[in-house]
Amino acid sequence: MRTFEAGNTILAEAEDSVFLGIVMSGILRVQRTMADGRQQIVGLLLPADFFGRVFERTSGVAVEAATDVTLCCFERHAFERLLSRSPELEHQMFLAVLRELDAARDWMLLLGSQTIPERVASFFLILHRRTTVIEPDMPSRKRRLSVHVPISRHDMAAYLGTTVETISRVIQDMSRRGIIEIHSPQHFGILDEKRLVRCSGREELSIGHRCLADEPHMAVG
Amino acid sequence: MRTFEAGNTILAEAEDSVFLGIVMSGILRVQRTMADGRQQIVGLLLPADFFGRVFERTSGVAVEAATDVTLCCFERHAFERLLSRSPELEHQMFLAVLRELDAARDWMLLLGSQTIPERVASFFLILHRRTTVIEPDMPSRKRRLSVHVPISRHDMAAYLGTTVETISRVIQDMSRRGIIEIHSPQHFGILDEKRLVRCSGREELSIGHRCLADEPHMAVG
DNA sequence: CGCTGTATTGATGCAAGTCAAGGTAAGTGG
DNA sequence: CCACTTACCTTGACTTGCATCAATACAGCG
Repeated sequence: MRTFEAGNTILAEAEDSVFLGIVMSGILRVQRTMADGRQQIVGLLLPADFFGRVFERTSGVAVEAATDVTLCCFERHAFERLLSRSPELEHQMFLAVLRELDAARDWMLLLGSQTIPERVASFFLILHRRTTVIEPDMPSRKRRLSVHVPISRHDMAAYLGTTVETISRVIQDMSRRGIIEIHSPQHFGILDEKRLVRCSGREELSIGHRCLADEPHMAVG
Repeated sequence: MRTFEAGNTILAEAEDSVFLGIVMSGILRVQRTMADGRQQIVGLLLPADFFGRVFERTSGVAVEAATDVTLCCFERHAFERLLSRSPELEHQMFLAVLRELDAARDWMLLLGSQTIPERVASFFLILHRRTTVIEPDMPSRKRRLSVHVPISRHDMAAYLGTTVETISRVIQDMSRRGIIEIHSPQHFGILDEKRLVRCSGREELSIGHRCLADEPHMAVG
């Protein structure tokens, strides 16, 4: 069980990863960096999500703490031996990676074909969906209408493939149009869910059905 | 063993997939479509690649023939039973999906952080790398300098998250600048590989090391 | 031949990036 | 308690990369 402060690197891009594990609290970002410094976040890991690369010394992605985090860590080789001994466990890992692949492809659609406002709306809806599953102890009225964005504008931009300025403008605009309300930079209320869905460019189906929001994720970082 | 003509749908987005298999010849595109018709290709499958979704009735992606194709098909449930009986085979599938996840994330970086000219250059380099592995019978001099783009401009645009017009302009421009030469709309020569790599915005490392080009892929479509 | 689908080229407009300047809030030290 | 810093977010003015719209070129083919 280890803790990291926001901003710390858990696994570097080229580094040999010696451990892997599960997020207990906080948020991890899985990201790739280009030679000139441009960064793209390719996954966010919430509590209960798995991080780390099995069966490979290194993956091309870095895993960093987006907030203060506590992780439950295992030694990689020991975990791999466990997997070899337990086909059932490996099967479950397999299914998780398949889901993660779906999520990655969903995100490719977002990055390749959606406008920035659509991406922001999608992000809100996905976050809303995931976090309401994770925190089921809130009063249901409140829960249905509020979104907590657990990361900075900078990370949001790196995740959505845009810039902080554009993110800011889009959010303010959605608020001005009465689609959402801004309680604080990280807390929002959804005033018009129907319209938010329409803004996202997605159908009820692909948001509600199978997407990033559905299950705990594998990082395989 | 089945054949499909270019443009035919092998597996639709919402359809129950009853079979899966391996590409023998031709190219498959794995794609997602939005409500308003925008499409994003999330993967290309070359000969020897695997397509189809295991352990899931349907995935959110469609698999279509980008060219005339011949496929070696298996009945899905039979294949899944085979996997359950053979942990070793399932392990290999697992590794393949992990590689595919890496490739998807690589593509997320491309779609989220690279300019269109960079994407085109990256695509050329990746294609060059993959196809020279697949066709090792060419004279090595010729092989090192030529690229065959096996898909239409339309598919290229859908893969790179842009439009046919922009693709066309970028290619003509690279040719005018002496980086590549155009033999036919689908055949190109690489005149200045160093410069092409620089255009791609990637380092030698991430193109040569681990990326889309490395291994046969899983479609899991 | 004209027809059809695919690729190129040109002109124009807009979405979003860039650059630069505030604004706000939390933390620090005198 | 108040200046000062630092980090983050917002806002404005300007620029530009790329999409869009529209036209032309270039096959292959009935």
